[in-house]
Amino acid sequence: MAEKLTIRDIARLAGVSKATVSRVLNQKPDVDPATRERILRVMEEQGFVPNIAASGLAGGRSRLLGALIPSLTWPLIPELMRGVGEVVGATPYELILYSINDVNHEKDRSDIISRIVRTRLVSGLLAVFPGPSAKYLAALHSRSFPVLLIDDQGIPPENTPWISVDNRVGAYEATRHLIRLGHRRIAHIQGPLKYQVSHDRYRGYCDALEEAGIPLDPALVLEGDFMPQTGRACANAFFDLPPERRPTAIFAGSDYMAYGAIAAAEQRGLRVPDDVAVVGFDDNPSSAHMEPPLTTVRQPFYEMGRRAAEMLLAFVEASRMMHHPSQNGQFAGVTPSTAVFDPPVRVKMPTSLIIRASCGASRHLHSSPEQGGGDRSR
Amino acid sequence: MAEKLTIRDIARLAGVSKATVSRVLNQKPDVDPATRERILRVMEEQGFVPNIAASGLAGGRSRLLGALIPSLTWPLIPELMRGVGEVVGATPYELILYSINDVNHEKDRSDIISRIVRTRLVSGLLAVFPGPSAKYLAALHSRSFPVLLIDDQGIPPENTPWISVDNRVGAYEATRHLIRLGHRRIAHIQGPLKYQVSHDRYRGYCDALEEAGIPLDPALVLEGDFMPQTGRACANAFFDLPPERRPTAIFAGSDYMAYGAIAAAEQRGLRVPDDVAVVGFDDNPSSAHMEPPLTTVRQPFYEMGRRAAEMLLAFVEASRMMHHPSQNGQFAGVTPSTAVFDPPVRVKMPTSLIIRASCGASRHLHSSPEQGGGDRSR
DNA sequence: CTGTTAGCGCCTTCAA
DNA sequence: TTGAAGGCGCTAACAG
Repeated sequence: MAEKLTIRDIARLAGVSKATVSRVLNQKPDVDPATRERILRVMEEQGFVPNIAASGLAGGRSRLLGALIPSLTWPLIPELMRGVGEVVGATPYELILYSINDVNHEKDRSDIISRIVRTRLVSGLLAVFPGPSAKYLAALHSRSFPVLLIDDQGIPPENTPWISVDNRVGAYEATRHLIRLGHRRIAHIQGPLKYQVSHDRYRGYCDALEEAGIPLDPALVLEGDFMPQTGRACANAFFDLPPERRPTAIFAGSDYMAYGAIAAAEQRGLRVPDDVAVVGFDDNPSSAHMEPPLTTVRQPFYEMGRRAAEMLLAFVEASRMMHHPSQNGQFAGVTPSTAVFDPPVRVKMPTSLIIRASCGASRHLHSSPEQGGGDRSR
Repeated sequence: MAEKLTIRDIARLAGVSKATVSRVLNQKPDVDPATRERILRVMEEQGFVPNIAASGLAGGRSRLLGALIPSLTWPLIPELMRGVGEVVGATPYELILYSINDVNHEKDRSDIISRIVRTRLVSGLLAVFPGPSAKYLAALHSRSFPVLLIDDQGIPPENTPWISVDNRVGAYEATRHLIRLGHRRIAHIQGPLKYQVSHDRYRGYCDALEEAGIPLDPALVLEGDFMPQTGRACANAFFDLPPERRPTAIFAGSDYMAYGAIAAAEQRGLRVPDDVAVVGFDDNPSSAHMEPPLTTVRQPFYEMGRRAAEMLLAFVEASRMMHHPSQNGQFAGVTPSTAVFDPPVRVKMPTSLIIRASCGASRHLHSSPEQGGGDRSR
């Protein structure tokens, strides 16, 4: 079952040279159909699987993709990786996980990145929330190493291909929903202001208020850190305001902070959503199971993962073809489109408002029909 | 920065042969200390990183470890992988993720496994909850391919190295805790009976009852499927019992089912923990943030991940040495211990009871302190 | 269309 | 203790 089978064996059994076997392996077009058929049959019979390391070495490229991710314990990363894994799993590529560990997002990962590149193990790199490392990745990209960023820090340099979420529109829709429900005093708990997302969501919040002619009350905007504790603290600060200035609704910049806000409300005997409506941002898996279930802005992480993997694969294949124009082999699932090549390649994914009980209205259905921007490829 | 640097370059710069550089790289003892020093310095200066694919090819082994995991979206898998990643990250090994996708745990993964092995990419395999695939992995192990199972399905065949959790004791302690709080009518929501864990936890529950001389009431034991919905359904069934038979406490076989039970209680106006105490099993990250925070049996997944990675690494290194007894090189973090070699190599990790509010007693302390879940939301 | 010939970068005998 | 030479399994020119 695990006998050591090489191309040489297949070649012998099929009565051809190793080179020919290699050709069919790599989907080269110039092989006699009958011969190809025979070789494929032998490979099938013998259960031959090529040595991916050897082929990478010889070909000067590998069929490994690297994923640089901050931490699997951030609630949405697994969702994202599920999307990535599904796409990659349908191709002959494999996925390598890098630096699953560091808690500290600020840490400069240039050392890891340069190590990855030098090791020449992977032929493309997917970086999730690279933070300060983005500049190194951009440098890689400018040296035409395939890189794809999933980012929330604003425009990465060097036209690096990049996928993000339309936070501003998402926040706008969430706030607008609350306004439509009749709320006029809507508080916002921001994420840390060092993250671009926090500003984007804040701007979306402002957009909706402005559209409705509601003046912005600075007392109703506080900065949290995405975690439940600060959500609780900020909510308490809101509840401590004099009655006429107190918010009737809270839009939290993350689901976790919304959890904290709900806890704070319950502790004071305020009922959600009757006394105060709460909306989050993220749609963590557990948010549907809260009591009450949390209305929130869903980030399409699974879809982002799929999209990211597809794009990266396209880049890798395209860069293969640039080095070896002869081979136009394509395999199932990877169709290198030339379109994705015109930089800048940027995708902004639309969020969707998930309406549950915590906002006090399951009646206004429908979320974001409008798509995020029109500068897409494909 | 990413110039193509090979052993040849280092050799030239250090004024030695490629062979010598290679010896230094592989920590061979028979190199002149001064020479070794010089070579190391050059490598450092140049930022040399060996090509892992080539060395795998030439050496007949690789420095890649495979991880076969069911789904990253199961709440505890990321925790586990964090442990694995930390250990592997501290070594020259890299981690490859396989089959992140399939939802269907029943699916036979022999195809994937055999593909992994034949591809010869990885030199060891870590399988998380392999289910029916365990027998293929055991076959691999018996052919002396390093394999490590993290399992909950009972004894795997062939003495395959294996890590699991002591579910019976965990369940026993949870139930005993409820008994000590004065409960006599304690219900249990089982996991699916097709899983061994469900039986183990049930037995632990029975152990505690028996120890306390409380007769088992079959009406207080129902089978769920680990998810919140069945937790809710089972709890409702309990609450529908005549008052004198109704439970005052519920021990759920998973946190998710406990969530459902709490929701069911609240829906009926029963207060947790005052009217009914609830204890879960798992300690999902979100369980600390529930209202009320959930008392639960923590499974030490992070630690299991670390332990698993360490053991697998030890096996891989040991099997290297069996094939190449000459090289006794060890690198930082991997110390092949001969002890781990006597089969059967099995580790049963202890659980710990995390006491929060949902059981109605934060006074009986000990076990681990409250943990806020160190994750972030973006 | 197919076989032959060189390596890819590294490891490992075998001599020296 | 070190160098030279051969080869890991596969790919990529080049002929034919």
